[in-house]
Amino acid sequence: MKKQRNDVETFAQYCRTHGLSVTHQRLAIFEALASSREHPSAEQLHKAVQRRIPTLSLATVYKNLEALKAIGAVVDVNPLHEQARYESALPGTGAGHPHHHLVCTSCKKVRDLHDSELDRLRVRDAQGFDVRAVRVQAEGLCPDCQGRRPRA
Amino acid sequence: MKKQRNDVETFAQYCRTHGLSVTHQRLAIFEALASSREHPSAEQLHKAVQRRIPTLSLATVYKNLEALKAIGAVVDVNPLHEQARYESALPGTGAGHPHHHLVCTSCKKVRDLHDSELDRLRVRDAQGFDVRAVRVQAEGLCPDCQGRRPRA
DNA sequence: CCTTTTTGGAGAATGATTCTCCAACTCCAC
DNA sequence: GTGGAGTTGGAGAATCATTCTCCAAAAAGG
Repeated sequence: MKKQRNDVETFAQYCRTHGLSVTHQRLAIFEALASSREHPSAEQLHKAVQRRIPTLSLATVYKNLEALKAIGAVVDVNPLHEQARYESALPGTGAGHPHHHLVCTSCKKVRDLHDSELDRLRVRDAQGFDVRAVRVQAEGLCPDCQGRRPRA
Repeated sequence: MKKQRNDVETFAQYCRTHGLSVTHQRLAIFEALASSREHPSAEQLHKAVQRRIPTLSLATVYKNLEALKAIGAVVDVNPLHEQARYESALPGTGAGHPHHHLVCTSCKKVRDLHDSELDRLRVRDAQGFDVRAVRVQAEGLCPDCQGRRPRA
């Protein structure tokens, strides 16, 4: 498929432009990610790529995902995955009624966001999912982090 | 404050109704959570409660949060915090342009959700945040998980 | 090709979370 | 308010995801 080859070249170019070498491990990891509809974890990618490169180590997968995130070729789906974060669900406290979140991508602070307009959202193409809740997550820099350098 | 005492009773009732004993550790953990605007992590709660109960162990905090989640008194802000999940950000692949996610709360599957209406969302009360992205996360059960028992 | 720089692999280290085991505590019926 | 059954808490080990260290191998750029 010419399309495939083209994507590979695009990726290789992108890496070189951003100062990363293009190794076949890195390429294979990216291809596995780009061709998946699954939003895979590092471990799933590791398993997938091992079919082609049996010696690939899991640490290499992590190192590459980190490097590719740094140049913007990859993003992680979830800015809050390092630690579990909780809220009360009893009436009158915290998540007593549906609400949304403001998340600081730098310091990971989370604030509640109340907006009746957002509460009215409905999902059209639910792809067979039985949707129980629709939550909006607005990501950006909190007031405390805006003055500081972008990466923290 | 009568309000405070009232909340305590509500919580105690809720626990008993759902078959959990009401220990002062459990109560203190819930109070710390309900009175926080921070969406704290287990470790933050542990630190906060230790001011009142210096011998409280971190494992106890986790056990209680788990128990309270099981009866619905607590929710975690993020259904995807166990493992990092990635997607490609290069044009034509994955996150090439803004989109949203369907998340299965049971098997943690993630599907892309494309909806131009959702893309138009704006946040009103940003509370000083410099909002860079607004993503919608629709949570529910995927087709594969709907037939099975609710808890997995 | 040859040198410089970046990368990969192996396994140890780290951080978050869970489990095990036993003593202490809550609950509920008297 | 007492007693016993069942639940919970604490300490530390165990587990899981992720990161780091160190050296050999591979890529970049002449």
